[in-house]
Amino acid sequence: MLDLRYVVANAQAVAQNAQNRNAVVDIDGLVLASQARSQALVRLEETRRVANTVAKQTGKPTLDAAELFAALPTWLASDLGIADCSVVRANERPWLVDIGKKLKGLEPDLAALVSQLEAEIELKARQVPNLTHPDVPLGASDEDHRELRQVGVRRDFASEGFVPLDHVQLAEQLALIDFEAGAKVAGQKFYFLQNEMVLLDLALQRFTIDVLVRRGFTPMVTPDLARPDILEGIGFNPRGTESQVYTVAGHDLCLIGTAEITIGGMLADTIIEPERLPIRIAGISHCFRTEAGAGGRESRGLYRVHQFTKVEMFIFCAGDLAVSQAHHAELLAIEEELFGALQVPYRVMDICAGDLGAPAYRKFDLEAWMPGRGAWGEITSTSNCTDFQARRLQIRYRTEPGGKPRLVHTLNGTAIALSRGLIAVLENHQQADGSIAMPKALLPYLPFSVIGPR
RNA sequence: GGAGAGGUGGCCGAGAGGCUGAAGGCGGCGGUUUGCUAAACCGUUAUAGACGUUAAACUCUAUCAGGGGUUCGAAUCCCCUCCUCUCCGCCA
Repeated sequence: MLDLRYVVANAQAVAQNAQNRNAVVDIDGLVLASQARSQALVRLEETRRVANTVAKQTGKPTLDAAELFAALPTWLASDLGIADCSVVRANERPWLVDIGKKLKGLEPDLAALVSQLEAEIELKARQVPNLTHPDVPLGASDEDHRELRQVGVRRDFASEGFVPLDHVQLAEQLALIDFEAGAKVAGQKFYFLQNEMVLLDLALQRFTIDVLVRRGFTPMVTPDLARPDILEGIGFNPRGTESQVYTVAGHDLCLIGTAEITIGGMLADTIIEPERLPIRIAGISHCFRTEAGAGGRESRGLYRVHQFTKVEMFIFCAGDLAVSQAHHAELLAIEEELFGALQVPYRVMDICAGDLGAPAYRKFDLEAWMPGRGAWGEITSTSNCTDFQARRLQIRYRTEPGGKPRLVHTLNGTAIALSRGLIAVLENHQQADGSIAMPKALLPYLPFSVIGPR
């Protein structure tokens, strides 16, 4: 969520930014509602103030008639039928109780108006996406991402004398994944990992966690479920047909789509002591995605599944662009380090404005070369969300003891997703005989150096 | 899942219809004293919002888990929800 005051003061720019980002917003309506709310709120507060004064006066009279009359705004005095000071009975209990009752009668309508306007503001404000880094390329499709660099060498399978298989074929040959059993027990796009694949999965997690702990991240295993308001704070939409998240029937809970949700939510409504910043967390969780409307292309095998395990990096840092951008660069560097160590060729993409989603100020994806389909495929994503998530979740810190709390910046990044990361390793390390050589970096975590051939 | 006990400021902990944004203590901050440290003493110390201002101050509204109710007036009385703890059950 953006700061409402900022939106009102910069309506034009915010509307333009939303348009660049492919977001449908009603900034004019937001500004109008915000002004109407201010007006209504002033009336409500004046009414309450007078009601409080009268209630106190009823218990223990301290004001004379003139003072009491002076406390009345003129619009309220006429509503109450008090034309002038002479009708005020500052020491008569029944009169005061009567006025108190009348005031009480006025409040519900005023309060209803305010909360109606607030609901409208909330609804409209929620649709407004974060601001955008000036270097982010414009555009709305995958073609509009800017390729920053390619790293690693794509193997020349022709000169090695064989045609590479995709991970589904490899897994089939080597009995590493059982998609049929997954479909039987849970439906399409569920699967069982089996045999060496399980150890590879765990090895990748351990390897990743070791790298992150060395980098100063605190390892965590998070809940796999979270409350809807936490999802919303992070920027997910738990309801509606296009929702990417599962909700649990009979409980006010959702299956998380990423540990970003639980880790970000962990510090909701918290004021963090400044010496604790930055807080860097490496969270392991399962991720659940309905993949609503994602049929067809690019969904073969493990590429687009309803459940996978992920090691997620998350950072809470000082609410300062220079600081969060430095962390963002590091998250990207870590992702590159990991896939470099796994000997997977990749390219780095600067994601275009129309594809950023609501919370990200800037987003970099790593796309791995996937020989099985002869194409690049997204394997990680790291976003700087600046204060967008922190504002809704109220995650703050103090710059100095006793100082005013400020919103933190939050960042997240995939360290490794044990779906697409597995694809990248299998397909890039396959050998002519159908076996798969394990990357050197994983050997300390594995009781074998090659899977197959069988 | 069953039974009980609770949820008050950064923390501990009083408070039992109006004088309570909330005693007292701890912690924090500022100061006095002091060779230094400590101690002692004095002062100060919540969040959000409105108004206003160059900015502030002042003032006002809301907040004692959350929501609703009773009342002129609720931390205090009533109802609902959530959460925590203890015991039992079940289970990894």
